[in-house]
Amino acid sequence: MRISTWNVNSVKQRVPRLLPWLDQRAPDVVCLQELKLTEEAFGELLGAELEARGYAWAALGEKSWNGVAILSRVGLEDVEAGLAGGPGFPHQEARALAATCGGVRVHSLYVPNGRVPDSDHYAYKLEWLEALREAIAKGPADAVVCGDMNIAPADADVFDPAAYVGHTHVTPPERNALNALVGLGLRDVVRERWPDQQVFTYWDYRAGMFHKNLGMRIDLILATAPVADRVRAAWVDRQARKGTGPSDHAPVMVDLDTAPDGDIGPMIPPPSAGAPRGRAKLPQSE
DNA sequence: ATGCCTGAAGGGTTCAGA
Repeated sequence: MRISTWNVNSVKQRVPRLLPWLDQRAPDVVCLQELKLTEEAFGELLGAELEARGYAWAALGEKSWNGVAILSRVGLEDVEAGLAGGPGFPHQEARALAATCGGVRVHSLYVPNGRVPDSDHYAYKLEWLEALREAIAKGPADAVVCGDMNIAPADADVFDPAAYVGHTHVTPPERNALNALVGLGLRDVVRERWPDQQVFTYWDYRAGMFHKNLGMRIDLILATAPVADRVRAAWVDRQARKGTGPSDHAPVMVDLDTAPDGDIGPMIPPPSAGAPRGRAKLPQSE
């Protein structure tokens, strides 16, 4: 089972990249963030395209900002929108969505940015992370916490730690909040796979940051032990950050082996005969 | 120059992102 997470920075703008990527990478489960539209608009925009590819989907959106979704072709059950008891700014934003896919509880998350340390938004970020920890603590033993965490777990996860001193994403309270979540027994499967390599998932659009590989690793897949033990590959799909019209984030990908009991979830019928089947090409520039 | 791109809202520019 292939699980991925991708902050698409406006799904409407990203359709020309998202659909070919689905065809080429063939993920079984996709967590999306920063839809920047309502779930109704998401359905109008992509529902038919997703269903033609065999994906069930759930979305939690709002106009203009935020928005998360889960796509799955290995079942999509017990969908839960939002964080129970979580804070708002001031209203509860569209930042959390969970569903059970192929026997795994999947969370698609867009953690608040924080903006400036010690700001109201920063306090909101920390409160939100605590509410997330409480929600995950209640969850089943087989779970993945996927998304844009807006925290670089360690100095190795930013291109220049000195440049980030005093900025969000690297402050001790943010990292402590992430560690409290990880302390529930989650494992950062990409870092486990690439313990010493420089791995980034986000590069600023400006100043050729991607081309110079000056980025951050803030998009994570955290897995409980039973799921982490099944990981056979974990990587960042940098190809999706190249070319024309990319998001500023790249997808994070994990391949899981079959569960020990061999049950990867309900059988899903294949796409209907008339559905698009092509393997569109990603842009080949750079 | 220190918000260098990009996206969204909605109004002729501003905010947000990380």
